[in-house]
Amino acid sequence: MQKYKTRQRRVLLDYLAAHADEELSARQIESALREFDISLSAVYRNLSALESEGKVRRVSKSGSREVYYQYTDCMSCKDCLHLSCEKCGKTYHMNIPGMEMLIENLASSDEFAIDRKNTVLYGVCKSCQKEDKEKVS
Amino acid sequence: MQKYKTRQRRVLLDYLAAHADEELSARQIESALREFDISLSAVYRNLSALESEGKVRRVSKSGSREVYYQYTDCMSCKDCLHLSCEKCGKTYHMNIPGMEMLIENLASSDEFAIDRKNTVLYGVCKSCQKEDKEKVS
DNA sequence: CTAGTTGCAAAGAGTTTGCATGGCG
DNA sequence: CGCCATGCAAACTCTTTGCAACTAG
Repeated sequence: MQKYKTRQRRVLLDYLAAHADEELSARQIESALREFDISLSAVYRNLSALESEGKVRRVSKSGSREVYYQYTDCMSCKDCLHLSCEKCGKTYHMNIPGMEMLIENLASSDEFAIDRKNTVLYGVCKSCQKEDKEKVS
Repeated sequence: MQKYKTRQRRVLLDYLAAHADEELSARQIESALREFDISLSAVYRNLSALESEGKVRRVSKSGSREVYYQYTDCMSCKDCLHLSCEKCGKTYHMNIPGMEMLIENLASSDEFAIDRKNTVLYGVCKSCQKEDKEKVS
């Protein structure tokens, strides 16, 4: 798989990597890349390939029929948990000292081996919390 | 919404509650409840209602076009994180002393307010790890 | 030149919706 | 008895697939 480096492949990967903090639908990607002439099917086919290579993560958002994709193969994403904001949709890296230990403990006690690549903690990020407070007041 | 207590509604809720440790597709639910005569559309409509009431969580599994639903309104699920096994699909409650503290810290430092209801940690559970090891040897 | 990829359009699958009927309160 | 919910089937939308044309190596 992925034997040739086609123009479409390159453009898609570049775009995904540049938007690794967002969850994107196939249609969104195709629109964003319209100037580069990539067909929807090429987008779908490449996303599927990337998913089975483990370079892309698939999620469904509540209230939408579409499936969203996110690039997770960047260096800084390796072995690190993610936080995803339910309001703005942005993804953040989780840099908490205790977390690593916790996961290690879970794993070493053989209880549960966390799959960091597919695990995302959902919630509301700092700046969106601020907005909410302003609205209320 | 949800003004009448219909037979279908009751059967569906009972079934969901009894399988709160699984992620189920609409079709699976309809099949399991075939003897009770519930139409697929009733399943879909009620699941949607339950989702917007926050009693049901929606997830997409990689490699499947279907959407899966899980009942999350049971008492023991409140305010507790979940672990979901990628092999067997079962959901476990996360009972780790350190975890609570960690989430509290995250919240109190205003960094990120975790949404426990929609957050699921993925990985491989104890018994599935054991199976894997046996296969290899 | 050969085999992997793309685009297009058609097929497929899951989900949603309109409308007449049925049932809860 | 009035209004909400159900069932059925048609409509929709997102995704996949077949096939001929194209292109990277």
